[in-house]
Amino acid sequence: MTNYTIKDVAKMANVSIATVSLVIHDHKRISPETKHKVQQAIEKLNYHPSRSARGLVSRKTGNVGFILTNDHFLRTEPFYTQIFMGTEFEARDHELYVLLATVDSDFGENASLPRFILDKNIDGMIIAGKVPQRLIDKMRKYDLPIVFVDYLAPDKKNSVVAIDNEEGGFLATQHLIKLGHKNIAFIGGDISHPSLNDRFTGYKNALEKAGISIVSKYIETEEDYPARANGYNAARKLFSANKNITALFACNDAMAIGAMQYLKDSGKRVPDDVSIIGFDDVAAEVMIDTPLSTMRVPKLEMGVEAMKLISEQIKNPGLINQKILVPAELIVRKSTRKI
Amino acid sequence: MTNYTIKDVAKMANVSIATVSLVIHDHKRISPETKHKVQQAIEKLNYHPSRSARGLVSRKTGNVGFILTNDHFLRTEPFYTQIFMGTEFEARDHELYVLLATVDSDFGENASLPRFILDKNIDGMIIAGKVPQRLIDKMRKYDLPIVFVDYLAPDKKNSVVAIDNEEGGFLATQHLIKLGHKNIAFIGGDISHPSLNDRFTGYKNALEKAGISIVSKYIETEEDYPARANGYNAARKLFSANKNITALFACNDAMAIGAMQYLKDSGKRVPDDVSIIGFDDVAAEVMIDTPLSTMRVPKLEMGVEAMKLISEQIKNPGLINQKILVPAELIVRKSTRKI
DNA sequence: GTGAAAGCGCTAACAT
DNA sequence: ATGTTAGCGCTTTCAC
Repeated sequence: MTNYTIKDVAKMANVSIATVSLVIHDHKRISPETKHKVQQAIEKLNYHPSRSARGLVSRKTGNVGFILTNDHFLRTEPFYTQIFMGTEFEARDHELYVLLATVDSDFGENASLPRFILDKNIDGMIIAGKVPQRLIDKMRKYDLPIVFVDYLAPDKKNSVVAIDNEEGGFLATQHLIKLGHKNIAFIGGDISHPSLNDRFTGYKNALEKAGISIVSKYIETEEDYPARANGYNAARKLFSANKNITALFACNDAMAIGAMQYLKDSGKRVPDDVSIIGFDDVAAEVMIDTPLSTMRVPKLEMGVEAMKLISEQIKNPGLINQKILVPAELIVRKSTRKI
Repeated sequence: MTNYTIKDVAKMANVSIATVSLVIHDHKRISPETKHKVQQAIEKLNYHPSRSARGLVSRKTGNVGFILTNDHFLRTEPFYTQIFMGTEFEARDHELYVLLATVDSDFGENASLPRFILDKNIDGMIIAGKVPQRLIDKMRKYDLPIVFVDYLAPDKKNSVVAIDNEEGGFLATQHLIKLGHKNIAFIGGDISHPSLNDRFTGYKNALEKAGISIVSKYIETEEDYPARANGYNAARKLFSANKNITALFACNDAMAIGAMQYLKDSGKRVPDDVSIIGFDDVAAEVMIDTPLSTMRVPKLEMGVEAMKLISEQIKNPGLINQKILVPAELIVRKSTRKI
């Protein structure tokens, strides 16, 4: 378990350290034999180049920052943790490490940036989920590559990996329509959030396309955060004021779960009395008796794509901004049924 | 936002780079005036020492690994994420960074270790929660300092930050006893897990001390994992076979929530018909109507303590193993009441 | 109390 | 196709 250096490898392979370095970087003009010899030595010694030494020369840290609000990190549903795992997974192929930092959801006037930025201990960063504009403004002052996931600053000035929320909202609503539902409600929290707003747009488009009129009484978007308790409350408002709703599209699974709980508590059965569909697919384990139909979001893949983007941008800072849209997929479980 | 080096600071302060270095490390034989001058320059330039350069000399990476199973990371309740945040928080004071890695819950015969170990990119590691023994054995081959949190390898050969689970289980059960309950059930998953087993022991001790006999029919510990679905199942077994149980101590909040759902579904009211207490305090947001009484575990603080321990051990590798026991605190909410 | 200089492990430009 | 060497930014003796 000793730590060997490039010198040890060079000695063992009877070449210079420069040659070893070239082999490591897969340089073209290295003879196959030399390459082989060196690789053998590397393997035998279990040699791993020192990241510090490399970093010193290349002026790179080999680290990528992953930033999200503590709200998002601590949410009961593991949405962003999955995305994080995707970045971490993909990071291997790029020989990068991911440093995770959370920031306060209300990033105050003089809140400080994640330490790895001030410390200059990253080469680029991935920002996951909606974060305060104030934070974004501050971060952009450091000229580090930035990639957004599941959110994009309104000026759209960075690369982003996003869900096709509008299409997803359309498909979810269409699913309910195909099951014969006409009185289809929508609940959403923080509708100013672009993702949730797009899902809402998809809902309206689907109704419109099916020739079903949009009824404002069936729409409840006043909650400020798409969490369970708010789903519960939204459902209460909705169902205590409207008796003929037969289906509900919740902007995410958390709100869908809250709504289901309300319906149960108020003596309604899902899906017998009301069909419910969510979005995100994070609730698999949560509802024991009535598994939730939902729109599956490829969370791991989103992380993977984000890591690919940031890695490219680190290598090639002049890169133009890219947008990757990933589709959401309809998953039919037990919470929706034919009317 | 340019990157200044120690030379720039030296030049600005009219001293040598050695002096700057000494000031940074708060060396005693530096005159107050020089110290001041240098600090001024550092501030003015917003100078941060290069971690790579430092690492190269000191043969340290400045990184600490945080390892847990993906099961634990992705669990619906943010228990280990809180601990992680604690380590990250405390890491600032030690100028360390935390690298998070998950391993498969069933760490197979030839599964590979977290990359930062093979890469030698950490100075020490924190292992959170129960992990496979095979993983521990493999990791110990690298002679890196190890600190456990919320688990300890059976041979107890490392430092650990643990909850006083036995005392916690005792207090939880005592709470129910004080409310007048006599027929008190216990549900647990994976009772071979030391933490859960200790909670169980606390339960038994409390009953014994109160002169209440331990009824094996009231104990359901056959589930293999302390998750909601298993709490639901355990409650079903328990309550369909026993009509006179008036209180339930669940080994953790997840199982308590599952049990509450079962009771609701089967027409029983909490706490009117059955009092329930959990453990961990991770369910604050989850139960809307009946907030769960529980034993609060200081998760953030546990992370903080773990980081302190590992930091000490990195600086002083000869350190003897330490054990830090943190108490769990009774939190009475709405799910328990006087009989 | 402060400075000069060696050297940590690596990359890359330049020689050969 | 391979080797020599300067130098990245810092810490740490050793001089003075």
